[in-house]
Amino acid sequence: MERDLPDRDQAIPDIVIRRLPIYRRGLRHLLDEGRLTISSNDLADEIGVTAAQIRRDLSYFGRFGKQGKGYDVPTLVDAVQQILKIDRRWDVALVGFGHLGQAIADYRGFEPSSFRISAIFDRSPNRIGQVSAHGVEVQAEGDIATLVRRAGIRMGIVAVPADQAQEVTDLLLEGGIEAILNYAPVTLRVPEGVWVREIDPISLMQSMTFYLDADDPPGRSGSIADVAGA
Amino acid sequence: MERDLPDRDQAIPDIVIRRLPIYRRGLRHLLDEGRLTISSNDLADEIGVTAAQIRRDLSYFGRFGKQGKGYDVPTLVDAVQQILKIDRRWDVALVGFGHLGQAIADYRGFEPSSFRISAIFDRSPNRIGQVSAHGVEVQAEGDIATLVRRAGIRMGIVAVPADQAQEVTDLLLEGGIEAILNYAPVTLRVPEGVWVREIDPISLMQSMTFYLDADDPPGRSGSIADVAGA
DNA sequence: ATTTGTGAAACGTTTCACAGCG
DNA sequence: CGCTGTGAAACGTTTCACAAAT
Repeated sequence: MERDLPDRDQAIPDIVIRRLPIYRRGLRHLLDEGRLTISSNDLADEIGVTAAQIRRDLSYFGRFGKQGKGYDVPTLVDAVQQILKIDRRWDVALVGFGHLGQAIADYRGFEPSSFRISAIFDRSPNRIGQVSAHGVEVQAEGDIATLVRRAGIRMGIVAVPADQAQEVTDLLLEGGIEAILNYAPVTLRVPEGVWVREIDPISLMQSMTFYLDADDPPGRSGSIADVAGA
Repeated sequence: MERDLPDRDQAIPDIVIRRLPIYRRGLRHLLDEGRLTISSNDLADEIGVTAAQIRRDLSYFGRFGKQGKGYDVPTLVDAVQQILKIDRRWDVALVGFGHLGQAIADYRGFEPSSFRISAIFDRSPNRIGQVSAHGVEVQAEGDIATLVRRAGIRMGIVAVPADQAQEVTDLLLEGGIEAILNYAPVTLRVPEGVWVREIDPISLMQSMTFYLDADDPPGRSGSIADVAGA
């Protein structure tokens, strides 16, 4: 086991790990187009990063390329999936079955991925007992810890209002959850060793308006700046 | 104008800009709790970053604190909002009115923010003419460029299937869009000067499974580690 | 002729640590 | 005294550039 891995004890930067899913995405797209082999340069074009970065990132995990040739696409896809451990199924617990939670539960993007929402929880009595589009019944929030532990679920999605997010997180943690995807706009407190990633569209949008010049809403009569020249 | 700003021509790192919305979030939470003043240390605790980072980040924009005292919360909130230009309203065009698009259109998180979805587009004839929960009528995808330009909309949200994402992006760009929030799992190609941020839950989840040990689904019979350990 | 994998350099970001101010 | 703002150091990440492989 663990053959060929460079420098066994060197920690792999999280930023590299975060890029691997993007590489996988690009590689699968290429596969769909029938591409069987690709150079770091062409892959870089596809994905929007530099070739050196791809080569460096992959070098943390082994040697996947052939000089003069590039990478074998199917092999590399498999390798990346193995590294990310998405070559198996992961059951996920969703907490919150409001507008957002329902959209997540129905999301068709999960099917082709390795994730499956296998438990749904909510606190509202009239949502408990409802069934998602994929046939999962909504259960009581109070049962999170017990049911998550019993089912061996290790990843959770928090999709409740901000003021309830920490509460349900604590329940998930009690159930032994090790990774959380957080849709609530608050910083969750979790113990060491538990992973949290955030999805916050508003924050992303706010970080873009910074770059938009104060006044040049492209008017119906063309850009004033263009006309004025300066 | 532009008084007090340190080193007028020093570029501000994007990573700093991305953190400002998180600072704002934390500060507003503190305000809601009636907190009127706060030190970088306490704010750091609230937000989950280091105090030095907060001080360094803010120093890019001016001097907002008082030695020995800390920051005035209302003043700092206002300052951050001004910096991000979210002290005004931004109209946003949403493309895609499927499950995801509808959830975004209905999302209650927009209301208290500075963003308003003021136009919605879809290509499906039976979705065109539908009206969102906030009363916005779905229009034909073919009209994106014209209508976006006419309304002076500068930010767009892409919520269509991956294989249509680049097409609708090109239409948005034709309409003069300068910033895009992309929910489709593809890397969008945009010209220099146009901003894109991605939301990709699957990629985030895949970047967490990497860290989960291959086998320790917490079994139904309690944690062996707990029993054996102490 | 191409393209990888990787030392070494360049560049970017965070943290330290403290002078100086309130 | 407490706390900010910030040089300087430490640390992390990306890019350069080329020897080696085919």
